[in-house]
Amino acid sequence: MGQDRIELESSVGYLLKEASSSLRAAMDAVLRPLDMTVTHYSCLELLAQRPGLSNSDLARGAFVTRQSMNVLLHALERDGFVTRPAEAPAGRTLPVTLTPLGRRRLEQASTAVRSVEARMLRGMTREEQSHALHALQRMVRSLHEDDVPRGQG
Amino acid sequence: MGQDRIELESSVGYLLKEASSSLRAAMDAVLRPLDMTVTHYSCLELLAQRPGLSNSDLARGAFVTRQSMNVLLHALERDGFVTRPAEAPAGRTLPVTLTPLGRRRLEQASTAVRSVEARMLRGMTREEQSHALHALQRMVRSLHEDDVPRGQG
DNA sequence: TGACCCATGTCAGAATTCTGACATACATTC
DNA sequence: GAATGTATGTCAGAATTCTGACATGGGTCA
Repeated sequence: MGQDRIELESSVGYLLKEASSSLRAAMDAVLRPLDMTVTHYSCLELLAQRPGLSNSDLARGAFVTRQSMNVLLHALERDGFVTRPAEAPAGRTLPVTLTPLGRRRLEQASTAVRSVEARMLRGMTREEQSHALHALQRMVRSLHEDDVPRGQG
Repeated sequence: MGQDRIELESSVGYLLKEASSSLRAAMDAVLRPLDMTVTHYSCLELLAQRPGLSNSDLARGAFVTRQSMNVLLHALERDGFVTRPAEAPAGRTLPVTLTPLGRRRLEQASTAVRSVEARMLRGMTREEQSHALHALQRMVRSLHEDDVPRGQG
């Protein structure tokens, strides 16, 4: 019968979704004691690697809309983890930076997240991990080709 | 000590999230003309492969809560794509089945989704695809080991 | 039989995220 | 200089999803 039907268990798309979902659940589990979510962590991690990123930059990096990132940033700012200048140094972009408190917070979270990633990757050789990495990169690239940039319109 | 920070671009976790996000966006884009979402499609696809699945089964298969799946099922039922018996044949589980209309709907969606998956996989050899598939399966398994079953508690 | 545990369907409320819209700032073009 | 296009931050409302809670059905085990 449906020979051409996508077999869910052997569909890369389905597995991608399952793996991503499992990873998110595992990360949420280890982050919960720290009172953080994956998006919290992503934002902080992004800022540690590239200080001065804007709200829109962070949104793209965390795969949410800039409106969502904006409410997150306000919470992080209120809690003293990040800072934004009152006025834009140039244009409208407000560069966000980690505070020392935010950096300490990130260190805790980073340790927890690293343990999850290590757990996910255990049982795979260095070479297998590299292959998986490149396969994922290739999929992302293929998906973005001849693709309209997403956003608000 | 200078614990090597997770380099986002070379982190399997980050790539996983990015790939999953890109795939979802691409699927949403091709499904939008059909007035469907990824969750819609997932539900229908699941039912085509295993008729009679319960609400909870579908929720697990689509990676959402059973409450979310329940509202979706009501919409699909209202639109005539699926059917549920008024009373449970056994226990409390209500088996859901596709209607002929739902099956036709799925065919359209399935064609669109297949094109996206093909686009994602283009440029990868059969062997590379197989490697990626098994890598993903392994990650999911590792993540689920010594893990509490998720749910409502 | 009865106590217990687990899974299911469902209701209600909260939290999160998204869509739509607007004004502003800069670059490009005429 | 003026018009246009793109990108940003932000406000407001809607839609979606989740968390919490409850009663029911069925299995296990004493």
